[in-house]
Amino acid sequence: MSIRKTGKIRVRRAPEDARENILAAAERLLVVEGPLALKLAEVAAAAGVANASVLHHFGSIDGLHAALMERMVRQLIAEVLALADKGGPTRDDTQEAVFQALFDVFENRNAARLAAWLELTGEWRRMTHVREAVREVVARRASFGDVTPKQAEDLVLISVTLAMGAGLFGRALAELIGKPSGHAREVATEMLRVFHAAQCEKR
Amino acid sequence: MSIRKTGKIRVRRAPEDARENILAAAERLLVVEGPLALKLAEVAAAAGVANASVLHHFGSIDGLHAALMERMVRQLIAEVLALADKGGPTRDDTQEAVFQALFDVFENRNAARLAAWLELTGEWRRMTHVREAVREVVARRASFGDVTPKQAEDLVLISVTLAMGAGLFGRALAELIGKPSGHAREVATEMLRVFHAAQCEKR
DNA sequence: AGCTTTATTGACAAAAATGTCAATAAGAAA
DNA sequence: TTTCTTATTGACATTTTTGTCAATAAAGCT
Repeated sequence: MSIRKTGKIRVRRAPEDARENILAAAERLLVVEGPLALKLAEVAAAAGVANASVLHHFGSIDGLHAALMERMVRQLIAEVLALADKGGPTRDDTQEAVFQALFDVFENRNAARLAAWLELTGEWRRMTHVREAVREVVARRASFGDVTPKQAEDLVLISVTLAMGAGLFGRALAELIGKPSGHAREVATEMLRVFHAAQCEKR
Repeated sequence: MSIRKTGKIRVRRAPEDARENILAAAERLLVVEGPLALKLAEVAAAAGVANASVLHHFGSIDGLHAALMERMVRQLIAEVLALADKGGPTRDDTQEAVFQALFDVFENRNAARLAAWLELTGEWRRMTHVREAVREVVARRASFGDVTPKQAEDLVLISVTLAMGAGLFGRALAELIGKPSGHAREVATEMLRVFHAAQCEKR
């Protein structure tokens, strides 16, 4: 056993490492157990530290929530942009890559649950970098030139909306009608393809 | 003022009325303040009764939650089915009416927030009547005959997914790119129309 | 009227969650 | 080594939220 009764051993981390350790544990909790599991005691236990340590680094439970939101939003944005950059040679390939990136992030990484939580609590409006990131995505999309700028805006808007909806409700709804869990995503991407094609024609 | 100090006047309701009063207040709270506001004290205050009364009728705060979920899901299903029945003369009109019904319910009535809450807490799987209702919707849709049964299933799946996504995230995302709040819904319905048309062609 | 049932409630108890603080110890610097 | 900073922690205090209970009173019944 590695339990000591008398000799007191503590893991002492650099402040950033300590914060990272706690935030990673909190993120795991959020994704697996849902937002209700984000209690002080649960987060501390998951991170392997004392309650007081969490408060030391984040000030309060709300501070932890805010830090977690910020971290996850940053990861999310970075991931979408990175995946979008790895588009194929043609425009259609690139568009397809962006769609897949969106669904990967929102469905597989469970970012949709975070987004829903942010929307329900209404706390996300403070994060200005979200606004900037969205602007960047729209600008990139519009630069392709296969659709008008207005169409590009609509495409981004509807892609993200659909990816979030599918990421949050897709599995449950698919199960509900007896389809495999990935079915909602398939139909969603198909619909986006059709819509994009129609946009290109109508331009 | 209508405050009495000595004479004790109580409102005594029939059990169903009392439950209804409390549930209505709770629903108002959920929609306006979000799921975090569903505390015993807040619900009781909103309903104008004592905390103990809420517990008397629902046993516990979890009992209240469950009853609220059930009630809202029932209302939601009834509303969608009723609106879907009021379809226009042609098939396209009927389809359009169903789309509008979905978006009305999920966006305007804020049912999307409830759905998100149910998904995050994972409590909705117990409600079997949801499964039955979805089956009924699919059956109705398939009976139109303008698409194959498989396509009908996909259409229901994707319509609901999109309506929920738009209802929950639409306003925020539209604002984020500087569009009017109803824009997400417009684009969403347009995309559904395009997809439906493509389905009919491909049949 | 009196009697019965039970919805209602205030006061209180219990539990859960958050936050405080002084003491400790790990690591860096002197 | 000694000193200093501060991350860490257990014990405790505070706040919030939930749940209990006996007394009250509103409505139906005889």
